[in-house]
Amino acid sequence: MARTSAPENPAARSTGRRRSGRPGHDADSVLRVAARVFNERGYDGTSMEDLARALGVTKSAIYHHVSGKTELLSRSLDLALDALFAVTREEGATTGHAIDRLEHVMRGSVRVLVEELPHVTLLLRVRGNTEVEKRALERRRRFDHLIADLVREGVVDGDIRSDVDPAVASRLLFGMVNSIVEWYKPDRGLACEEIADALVRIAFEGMRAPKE
Amino acid sequence: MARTSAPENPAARSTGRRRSGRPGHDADSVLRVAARVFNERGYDGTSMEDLARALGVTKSAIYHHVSGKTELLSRSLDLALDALFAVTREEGATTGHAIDRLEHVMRGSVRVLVEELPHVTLLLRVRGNTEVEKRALERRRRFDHLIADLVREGVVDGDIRSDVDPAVASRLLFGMVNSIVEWYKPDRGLACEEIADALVRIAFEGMRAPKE
DNA sequence: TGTGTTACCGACCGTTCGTTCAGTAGACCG
DNA sequence: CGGTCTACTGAACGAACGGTCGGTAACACA
Repeated sequence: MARTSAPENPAARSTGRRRSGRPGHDADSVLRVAARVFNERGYDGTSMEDLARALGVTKSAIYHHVSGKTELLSRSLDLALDALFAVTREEGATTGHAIDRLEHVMRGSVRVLVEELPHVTLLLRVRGNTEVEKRALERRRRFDHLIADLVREGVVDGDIRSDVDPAVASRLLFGMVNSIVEWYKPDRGLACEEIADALVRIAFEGMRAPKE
Repeated sequence: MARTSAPENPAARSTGRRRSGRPGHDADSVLRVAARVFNERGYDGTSMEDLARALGVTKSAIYHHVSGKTELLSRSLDLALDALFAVTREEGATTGHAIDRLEHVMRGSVRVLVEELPHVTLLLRVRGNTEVEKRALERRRRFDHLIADLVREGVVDGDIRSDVDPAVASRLLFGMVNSIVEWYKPDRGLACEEIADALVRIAFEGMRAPKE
């Protein structure tokens, strides 16, 4: 099993100007790499040794930046959830018809999903094995409820078809959204908006060709 | 962490009449329980100790039935993939208009997914860490290609809208199908057909209420 | 040159992992 | 009863795991 690949360049600091002290990774760059590797091998399937290799340091160096593997998971999941909930607080998600708010949240979710791909991917794979994971699942469940409520409202408004259970519909809907993490490749391929367009079109109008 | 739960009853043999020898688990009942536990905790997150507890035996007993953890994964993944490919060979999936064949495969996939829930769930979570997982991913990719081809044919027939990329559409479509494993509970809740109906309706006609 | 600050190494610890093996236990049949 | 079949136990193995610790390396600024 060749687990080797080029180590991350620590010089690519996320924010602004240099700090004092020896150059290298900081907590943020470690988190970014960790999330990526967690996705490639799964959280449980990733050893601290794997992370160290990807970072180009020894594993003991990781503990200089974070308290342990659990904190890396926790911070990654919080980051994803914070971004998703931020969408639900945007103006387009709080004012207007339910169906339009739903579309706004869908497009916003696609955006978050693409921008924070590794973190959201990790979130969608959580099984609830530990306390950290259980907490994340609980927050995610609250997000899902917001969506289900929007669909219910849309049905009441007469904008969303009433012949499917809103709970099932909202789950299928975001099953479609979330599935993007399974195949989206940031570098090559479609841009965020194109995917969102295709998604919204299929979700609302369906795959069948419109009658002429 | 309380990892304890009632052990599986070995007496509930899957097939037919009793065999000779001491009663207990056999290879199939071990596989069934293993797939369930792999889903609850993730494959990498499940230890042989966890499996043994769920089976109500010591972990060394497991090696009487299977060669190791890898074989359990391998057999589970093959079982899921065999069932999915079987759908694509059914008559409804090989004759008729592409859009109807697509619907047949979608409904069949939902059926397989519900009937073999633990195995399919496991398949959808595979990351490709080992050779066994890589092989399963390869087979799954072939299945996905079949779907994409059906969508492309449907577009050529004029039955499926041409304003979305067939590759993206087919991925979103089966993202929706596959998301069912995330929330479907076999005991309580909807039956297999109801879900398939809702799925097909949303996928082909969309969520928006039809104009009257 | 020296001081503060940040980043890292290498050896090591206790635990848990998947796996092995020699021996034992229970049901059926004669 | 003995023979045969299948299912299981308990102790142990080496490897890999997450994590700790004392010491060191490289920068900025003075």
